[in-house]
Amino acid sequence: MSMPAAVLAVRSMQHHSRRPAHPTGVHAFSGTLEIMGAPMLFSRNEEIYGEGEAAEYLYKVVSGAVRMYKLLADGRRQIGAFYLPGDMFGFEPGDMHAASAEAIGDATVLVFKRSAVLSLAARDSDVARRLWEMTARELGRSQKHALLLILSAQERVASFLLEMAARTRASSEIELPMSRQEIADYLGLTIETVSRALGQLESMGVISVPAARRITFCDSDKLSRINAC
Amino acid sequence: MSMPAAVLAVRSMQHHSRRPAHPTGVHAFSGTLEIMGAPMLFSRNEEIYGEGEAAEYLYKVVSGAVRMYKLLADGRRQIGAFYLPGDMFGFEPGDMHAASAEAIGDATVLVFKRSAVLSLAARDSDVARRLWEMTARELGRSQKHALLLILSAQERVASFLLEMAARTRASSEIELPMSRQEIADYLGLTIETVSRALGQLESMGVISVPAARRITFCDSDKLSRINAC
DNA sequence: CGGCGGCTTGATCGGTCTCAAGTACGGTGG
DNA sequence: CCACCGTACTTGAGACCGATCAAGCCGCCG
Repeated sequence: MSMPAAVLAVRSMQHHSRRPAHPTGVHAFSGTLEIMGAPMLFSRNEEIYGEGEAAEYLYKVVSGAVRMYKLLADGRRQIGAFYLPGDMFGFEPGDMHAASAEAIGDATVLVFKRSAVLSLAARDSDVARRLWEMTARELGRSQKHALLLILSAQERVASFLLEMAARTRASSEIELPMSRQEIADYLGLTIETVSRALGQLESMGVISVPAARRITFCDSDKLSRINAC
Repeated sequence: MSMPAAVLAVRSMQHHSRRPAHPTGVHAFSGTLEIMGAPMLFSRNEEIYGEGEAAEYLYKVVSGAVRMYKLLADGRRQIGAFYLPGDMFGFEPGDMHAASAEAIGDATVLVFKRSAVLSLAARDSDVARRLWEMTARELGRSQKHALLLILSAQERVASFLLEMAARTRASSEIELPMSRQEIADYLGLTIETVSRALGQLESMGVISVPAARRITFCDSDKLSRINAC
C-alpha cells in the first residue's frame, strides 16, 4: 500500500505559512480547532485518501467537490457521497478508511489531524457534541442515499436533482460539478439511463438542460411529486 | 401525531421495580449509564418509535430483533436496518426520528433517555467517545447497506446471509428472525426474487435450507466469492 | 381435518443494461 | 478565427434480469 497522498501533502504544507481559514461562513468547530485546519489543494481526479489507509485526518471542503466511493471486485464503482463546499468528510467507524475519496475537479480542502480533533473533543464536550452531530448527519445522508437506490431510474434522478438543489441552496438552477458517469455511479444506474431520465424529465416540462451540467427547474412541484420519498 | 409508544411504556414502567440490566456481556456505556436503561417488552409487530416523532430515547436490543424502516409515498417499504441483541439504535441526526422501528417478534429492549445520555456525555468524555463510535459504526453499516443495493439479486442475498452470520457469530448455520418479505424490503427485492435466489444458492450447493428460516452454510468460501464487495 | 399465512414455483411483462452509433462541446494548434 | 480532435453526452435497438400476476405447497394451529 502506497503512502497516503494526504500525509505527503500535509507534510509538505508544514513548511508553508498557515493561511487563515476561509471565510466560508460554516464553522467546523468553535474556536481553537478551526485554525488547525491546513488548507490543501487537490487537482482534478487526485486522490485525497484511499480505501484501507489509516484514517489520520478529517477533511472539510472549501471549494470544488469531492467524491467518496468504493470499487467492487468486478470493477463497478459505487459513489457513496458527494461532498460540496462546507461539508466535512472522512468520518470512519474504525481507524481505517473504508472507502476512497478523490477531488472531482480542482478542490481546496481543509485537513484536520484526527488525533488532535479527538483529544480536543476529550477536553471540550462542545467539540465532542459537534463531532457526534456531524457523524449523525452523515448517517442521515447515507440512509437517504440507500433509499434512493430502491427507486425507479426517473425517481432517482429527480431525487438527486432535488438533493443537489437543496445542498447548494439554489432553487431555480443548478450547476452540476460531476459527470454523468459519476451521477450514474452515485445512483446505481448507467450513464445511458441517467441521460434518458433527464431527457424524459425535460420532455415532461419539469426541467430544462441548456448545457449538460446545467439544470434549470421549470416545475419544482412536479419534480417533488416524482420523488417518492 | 399520536403519543410515542415508548413514552407511554416507559412511564408505565416507572411504577415497576427496576430490574438489573441483563447480563448480555455487551456494555453500552461504562458505569452509571448502564443502570439507567429501563427494560421494556415489545410484542410482535409492535411499534417502538414512529417516523416524525421526537427522538427522546436511545435503545439497546436485549432479546429478539427490531426492524428500522421507512414507508414511501406509494406504499413501498424500505427496511434500513435490522437490530439484533447487543445492537443499539435510535441515533438520529436531528431531534426527530427519520424512520420507524418495530419489534419483529417479541423483543426486550433497554430504553435510555436521550437527554440523560447527552448530559452524561457532556461530563464524561469517555461516554461521548462511545456515543460517537456507535454512531460511526451505524454509519458504516448504512454504507454497506447502500453497497448491497447496487448488486444483483443473488449477490444481495449472499451478502445478506454473510452479514447475518457475522453478526450472530454463527459460522455454519443461522436462524433468521425475519420473514422473506422483510428480507426483500431490506434488499430492495421482491419475496419471489429472494426465494428464487435462495433456491439457486441451494442448488449450487452453497447453502441448504432445511426450514424456511434456517440456513446452513455448505460452502462458505463460494458464498464469499459470490459477494462482490 | 380444515384453514390460513408464509413460502415456493411458474409464465409473462417491463424497465434497465448492453452494445453501437451519432452528436455537441471544449480545448488545442494552425 | 477556424479546423481539428478528444471527451462527454445523447440516442437507438435488442437482450436480460427482476417484477408482476397467478397457482400451488408447506407447516402450524385450531
